[in-house]
Amino acid sequence: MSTLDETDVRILELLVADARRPYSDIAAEVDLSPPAVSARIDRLRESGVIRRFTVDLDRSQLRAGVPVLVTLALPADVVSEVREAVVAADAVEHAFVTAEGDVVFHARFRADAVREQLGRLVDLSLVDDYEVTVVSDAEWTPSLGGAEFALSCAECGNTVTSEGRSERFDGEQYHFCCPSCLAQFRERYEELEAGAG
Amino acid sequence: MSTLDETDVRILELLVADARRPYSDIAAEVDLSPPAVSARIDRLRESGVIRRFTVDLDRSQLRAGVPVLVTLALPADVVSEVREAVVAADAVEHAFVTAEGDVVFHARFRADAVREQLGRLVDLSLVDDYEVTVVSDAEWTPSLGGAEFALSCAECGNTVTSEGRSERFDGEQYHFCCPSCLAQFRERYEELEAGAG
DNA sequence: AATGAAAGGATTAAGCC
DNA sequence: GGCTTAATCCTTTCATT
Repeated sequence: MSTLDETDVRILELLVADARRPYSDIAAEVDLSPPAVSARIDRLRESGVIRRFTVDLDRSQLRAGVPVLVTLALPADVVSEVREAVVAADAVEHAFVTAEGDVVFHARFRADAVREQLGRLVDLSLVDDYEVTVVSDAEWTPSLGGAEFALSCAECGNTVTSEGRSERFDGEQYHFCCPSCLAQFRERYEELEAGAG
Repeated sequence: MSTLDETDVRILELLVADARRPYSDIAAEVDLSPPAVSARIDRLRESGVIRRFTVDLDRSQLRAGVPVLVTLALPADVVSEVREAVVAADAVEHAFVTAEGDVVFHARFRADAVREQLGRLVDLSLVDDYEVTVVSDAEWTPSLGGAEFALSCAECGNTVTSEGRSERFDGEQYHFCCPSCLAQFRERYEELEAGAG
């Protein structure tokens, strides 16, 4: 397991705050040379920790439509198909799949054609039930407090060392400091999944 | 209101895809010089359309906990207070307020303390009802909504939809939500011109 | 908004621990 | 392996038109 050190975490924090900050600036902050920072950032990109450099936009100023939150209740066999369609849609900004198999997404629709646009995005005949609510406020909060940023055990919160284990649950990677935390997490996760609600 | 033209929108799309892309690259894409691109981006930042340059991180590799989607049903008088608390919380990544006054947020909680962490984040005595579901997949897909990009009516400020009209006055393109706004704008524009000339 | 010159960053390559 | 320094190359900014 390639674990992030303190310097990686500080670099990430600086990039979250301003992704166009010069590498030479960052280098000065973390007491490294610019090439060393560049190499670390390359590694963070390759390992997938950094997905992309992007901009956070105030979409309310773009007036691209009404922001809505849509919940789709779906039969299990169409979840991934619907998820794909939703994620691919231009109007969709965030999409979540819950453990129950609901697909929840945040999108912008034209006020005069919400229903029509939804229908174009998803085959509504596949959907058991759906709900659309207008969102009056949406915020993305990428800034984080330092301690929470380190690679920590999903079960107990301790720092994960090279002795740690990783395992994938529902397509997502989790990290654990020891095998017993992994075992306990697995048990609890399955409980949570079964009894959600 | 200074309205965004097509070039601004294309610049934004390019930045959303890669915020560290050289301005000279962007300039070539939109047929402008690098200084012109730089000036436009400065304007977009000052006007608040661009909130910040940042990185999209795969937080599953960084932070302890299970991703959950929480819906809080709230009395109207505590919505903004709860919203503040939720947005300020470290574990919260996205927060939405619906028109009904529900607060919906996406966060990461440690598996052994979901209820406890929720309780520390929100005063549950204020909450009418709440629901926590495990999220098995979350994706952020920033886009500008493709061709339906947002323009506001130069006359009334409303969103310009496909029913809208555009017209050039003195070499500059203006957009209108409806023919009557266009007519009114033209009348006023000509008055203004006559008075000046 | 373009141009060209000057300043400022990023990246490469070679060498060190 | 990961770091540094120095040189090169590229990008951005500024003054001018």
